[in-house]
Amino acid sequence: MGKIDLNKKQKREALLNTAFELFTTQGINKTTINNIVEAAGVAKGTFYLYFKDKYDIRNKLIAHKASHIFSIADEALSQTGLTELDDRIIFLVDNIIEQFNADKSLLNFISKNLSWGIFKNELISSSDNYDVNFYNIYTILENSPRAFKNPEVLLFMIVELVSSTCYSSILYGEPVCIEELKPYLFDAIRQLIKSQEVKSPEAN
Amino acid sequence: MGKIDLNKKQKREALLNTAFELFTTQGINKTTINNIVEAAGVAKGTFYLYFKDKYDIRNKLIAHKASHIFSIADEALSQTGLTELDDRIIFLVDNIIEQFNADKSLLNFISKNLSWGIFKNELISSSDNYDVNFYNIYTILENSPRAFKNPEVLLFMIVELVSSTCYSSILYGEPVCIEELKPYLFDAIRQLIKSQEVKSPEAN
Amino acid sequence: MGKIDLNKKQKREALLNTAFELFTTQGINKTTINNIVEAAGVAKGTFYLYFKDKYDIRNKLIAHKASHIFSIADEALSQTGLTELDDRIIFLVDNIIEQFNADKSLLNFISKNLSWGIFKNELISSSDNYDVNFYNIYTILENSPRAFKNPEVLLFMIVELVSSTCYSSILYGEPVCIEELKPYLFDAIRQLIKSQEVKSPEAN
Amino acid sequence: MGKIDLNKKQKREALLNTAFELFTTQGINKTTINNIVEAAGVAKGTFYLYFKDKYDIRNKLIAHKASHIFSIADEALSQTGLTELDDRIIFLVDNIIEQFNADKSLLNFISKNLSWGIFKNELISSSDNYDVNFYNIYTILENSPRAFKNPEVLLFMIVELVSSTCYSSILYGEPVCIEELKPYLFDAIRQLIKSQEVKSPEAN
DNA sequence: TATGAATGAGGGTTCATTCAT
DNA sequence: CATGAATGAACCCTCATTCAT
Repeated sequence: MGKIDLNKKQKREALLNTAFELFTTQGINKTTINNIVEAAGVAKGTFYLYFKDKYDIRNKLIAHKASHIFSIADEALSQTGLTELDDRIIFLVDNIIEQFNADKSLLNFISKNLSWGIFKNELISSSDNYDVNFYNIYTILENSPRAFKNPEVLLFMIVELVSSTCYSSILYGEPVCIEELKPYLFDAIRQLIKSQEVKSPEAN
Repeated sequence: MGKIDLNKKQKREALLNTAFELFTTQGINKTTINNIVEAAGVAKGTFYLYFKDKYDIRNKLIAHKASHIFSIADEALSQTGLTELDDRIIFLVDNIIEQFNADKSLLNFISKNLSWGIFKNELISSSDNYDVNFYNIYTILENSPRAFKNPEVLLFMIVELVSSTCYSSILYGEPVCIEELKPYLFDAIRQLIKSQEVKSPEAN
Repeated sequence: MGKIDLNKKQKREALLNTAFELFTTQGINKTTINNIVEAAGVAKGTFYLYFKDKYDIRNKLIAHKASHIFSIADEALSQTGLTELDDRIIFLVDNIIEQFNADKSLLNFISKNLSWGIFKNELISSSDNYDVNFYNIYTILENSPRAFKNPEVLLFMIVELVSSTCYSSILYGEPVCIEELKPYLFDAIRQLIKSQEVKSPEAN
Repeated sequence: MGKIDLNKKQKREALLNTAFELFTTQGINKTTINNIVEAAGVAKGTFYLYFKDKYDIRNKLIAHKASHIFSIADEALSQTGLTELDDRIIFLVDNIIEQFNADKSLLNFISKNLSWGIFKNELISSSDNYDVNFYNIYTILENSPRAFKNPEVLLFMIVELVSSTCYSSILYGEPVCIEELKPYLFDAIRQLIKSQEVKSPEAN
């Protein structure tokens, strides 16, 4: 039985890996289920045993990959002794930027398809055990002694600003390359944080 | 001859309008050229007299619609007596947000498909006379007595921050609805501007 | 499993037979894949499981039919006691002419499409087991005690002379009907053979 | 009026020349009427003022070109002092072979489409004034002091033998190149002629 | 559980032909 | 005579999905 279960897992993994490979190299629309099963070495019908359709496997991949990236950045952060909130967030952002910079097709795939909604749904409904719970990132804000008007909105704005500017900058060098963009971006993040900070009572 | 040219213009308009209607209601992938010509009341072959394929008409629509939106906001701005740079930019952003808020399918269509690159290309290569040259917006920054480290990057960051946060907020109410988001967003914009400001000599 | 394979073979056969029927009655250009699958009673996609396109099935048909015709003639020849080379070749030619005469659409189909090249390629690359290897015909020349300057060229000239004159004569009665043509043609063949004969030493 | 007629003739010529160019370079099936009128610089409707369809213009071209080739060979023959029938025919054949050898696309075009029937019909029904009446070639046989059982069949066999063997040899080098084929072919022609010769009374 | 042959609706595109100008 | 915009049937081919094995 363990053997069968192993085999099952392998088939599923093969499909996921192959689909990712094809999605990133030729795009989702141009990738057919035929392509996927052929490259994965399984029969066509088998695909439907594990996934509802192309978009189902896409969503699962996005959540999986995004989670993995956060996990790496998080792990790296814990190796540093950084304590200041600004520094910690900028460290995370920088780490993630570099991951995407090193694997542009991954950025292309995730950014084109990731939406706040898909991501949440998949993380929550998924039976996979993701490496890290993305929401741990909230704890970074919460554990800080500083207080913010609306932490979730702050986080949301940072995430959106970073992801959309980096998409253009890393993939197309527009309007400037990523290295040129970074200082402005990091400055902007610090200002965003400041703009939402609430002076705590004991600061008096 | 004028009659023929008029007829041609009407056919083209009919196709553009119909395509937009279908793209926004059922999405681009689900919209077929069959759907478009049927709804527009022209023959299938006629489509190919005016557009290369589905993506050609999409690109032309995006540039057309985006230009129109800027034009409206720009016009409204000129009716105000606003002189401060921050106020002027936030007025534009607010106006555009409200346009999208009033026509969510338009936001969906543009945001999913607009990229810095497509937009530039279509505006430049197009033979259409757009209502307003988008690059006029640069003049708002340039005409201000204040100076910035990198005006294009500043503009880019504002545009990306606004468009990506509003996309999620207006369409899905995530993480908060647009009315709730606005104050944070406008604050953030002011901080972004300040973060890039270069103190001019006479300020001493 | 044998059941599935049998079914596959039947589908393929049905497509081949139907295509031949349509090609010969209405011509290749006028025959659409739609026509073929409809008449064969299979789905359109099924066609593409077995053949690349219309020209693929055509080539396979030509080789198949041509091979079949040779096979019949060859078999008939072996039933005779003919030993003289001239007589043997003319017997083959006559038998083939009569086959074509009895099935004019077959002649039309093959002659319009057969070329030395296609025929060779298909016979060689095909996985089908043809009834007879066409090149056996060379052995008729080689096994003869008589010697020729260039047996392949001789064979080639005979084949081309026969096929092109018979095409016109059988199908259009031009310039004379086949029965009238035959004596001249057979005479001509004997002369062709004689014109290439090399007197062997022992003939002295 | 003369001017208009001239203009008409020019349009027709332009269409014929362009069609020939396209037919020989990309084949008849792949050539569209659009291609033809575009390259000829006339409107689409104009095509239908001069020709019924693609096959109409093809037939007219074939007769035109074939006639031209015969005319050149005939003219060259008259420059020689050849008197023997065999020599005269072989001279013609050789000349024509060389013309085709020098313009292989012409050979491809004519051989693929020429049939005894089309040729006859077009020559007879055409309003064009062809350079030479193809049937003059009969006079070569008739003017010879030698007598043949069936001159038309003899001519027919020679023509078919030459055209079909040369098609394969010149275009594909199969089974041998044209230079290698020639001696065998010329020998064969002489034998064909001999095989039909009727000894004239005075030969007794 | 796994297969893969079969399906067939529907995709985008072409192009001969017409006809109002 | 000449035009060329418009037509729309028909083309080939793809591919997500099913289901008997």
